[in-house]
Amino acid sequence: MIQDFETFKAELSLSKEEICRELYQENTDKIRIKKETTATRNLARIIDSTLRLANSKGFHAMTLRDLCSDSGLSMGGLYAYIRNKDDLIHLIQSHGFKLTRRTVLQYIADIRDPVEKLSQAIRAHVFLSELIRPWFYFSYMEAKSLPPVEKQNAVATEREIETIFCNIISEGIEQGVFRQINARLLSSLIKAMMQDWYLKRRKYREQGVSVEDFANQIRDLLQAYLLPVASGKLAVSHKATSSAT
Amino acid sequence: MIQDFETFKAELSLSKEEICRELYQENTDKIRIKKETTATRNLARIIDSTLRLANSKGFHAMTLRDLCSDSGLSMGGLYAYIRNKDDLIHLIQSHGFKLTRRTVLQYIADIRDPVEKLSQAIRAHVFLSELIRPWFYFSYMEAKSLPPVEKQNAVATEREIETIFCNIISEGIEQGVFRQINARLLSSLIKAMMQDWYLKRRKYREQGVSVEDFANQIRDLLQAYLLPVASGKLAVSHKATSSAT
DNA sequence: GTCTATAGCATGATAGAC
DNA sequence: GTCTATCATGCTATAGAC
Repeated sequence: MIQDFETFKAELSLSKEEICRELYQENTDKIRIKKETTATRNLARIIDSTLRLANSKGFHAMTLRDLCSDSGLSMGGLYAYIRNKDDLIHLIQSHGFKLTRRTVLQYIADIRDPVEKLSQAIRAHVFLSELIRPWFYFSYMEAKSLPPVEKQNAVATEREIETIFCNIISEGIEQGVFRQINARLLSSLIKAMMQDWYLKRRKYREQGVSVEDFANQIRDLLQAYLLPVASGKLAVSHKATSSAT
Repeated sequence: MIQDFETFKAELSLSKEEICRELYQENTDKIRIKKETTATRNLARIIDSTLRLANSKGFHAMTLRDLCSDSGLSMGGLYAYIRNKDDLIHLIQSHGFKLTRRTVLQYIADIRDPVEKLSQAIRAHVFLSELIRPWFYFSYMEAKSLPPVEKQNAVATEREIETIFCNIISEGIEQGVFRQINARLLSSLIKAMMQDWYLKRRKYREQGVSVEDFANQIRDLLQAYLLPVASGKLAVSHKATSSAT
């Protein structure tokens, strides 16, 4: 059960080092370095630089020389960690997907009420995307650069995330808590809105919108639409947290 | 006043040739070719190929050799139309922005009712993005590749589009037609949803969602949220066109 | 107005010293 | 385990024939 963003962050405790250690262990076959501590440290630098450079100028526009001078490694050194440039994409994407699915499912596991379940799923997704935003941004923008097999996998995973939301809504409809609407289409729109948080975060920052405001806004919008006329609308009104500009 | 998509398409009558002719006239200083008919014809081929290649593999991953063999021109021939590779980005982006603003403003010009005005603005934007989808997709994905000055311009234009929606909502609030909510934040979410149509159109196609279904779904979602409890919800219900899955 | 041929250069990748 | 030096490739861009 997620309270606020800071609690979520503390609970999950996802340090860069921690992520990269997991990442190393999943890729020991591709990485030539045997000592875990040095491998993790350098991997963290490589990925950090890749995300910064690729997210600002695009992955293809980033040269490996750029990457080396930013991360502090030499060309030779870098190639102890990757087989070729495209390996970098896979390295970053694969882990993000697993983490997202795991996190969202974990936070909605033992919630029954559809209204609350939907709200929690949104919070889990939006909060996680805030926590490792460069990862999300990169995965989204460089999906087209993936080799065909992995691209298919990426599309499938994305659909899976969307299905989680679709199921929550469908259950709500079956239970008579939500109105009868197109659950699949609405899930797609939910995903589109959530994505905007990591694709255009600067904009929201300038508007003074916090990550919690953002999640709440999506929740309120959905509840107004999903809950039936009589009971719903009133229940929403006193819960709504957004204010007029 | 927009009826259905087909009528919209016919009214606007935006052929590729037509767009490229306008584009030629706006860039006579950069293009070395003097005869309008040949220039327009070749420009159409160049842009067509650029959009296809860049949208599938990314602009930087596309080489000018790719572009030449796809468009049928030679390297030398191509350089009569552009100064360098980056010129292509500008060429494509600049025109799309103008077209979007012009179209949306045109279709909401003489509508008073905020509910209807919002609905029409959404339709105009979504329908236009359907009509010249490759343009929209390209502009979105390659925005980061723009030189700083033009990048700033792109961000400003996008904000302008969003402001159109913000103003419609604000007016609705002032008139007491809409509830008091954060108009700016909601506009951003509207934009996020509309964007998804051209970023992930394949997905919607697979779901069997038409461009009209899509625009209607956004409209219904917004009306449920914006209209006040008593009168609003009922008015929406009989208008809603979406169905359960 | 369009082509072929080529200059000039930066890139991804590797070999081998330390 | 990391570095420097170097290779081969393929890129953007141009010069000059037709």
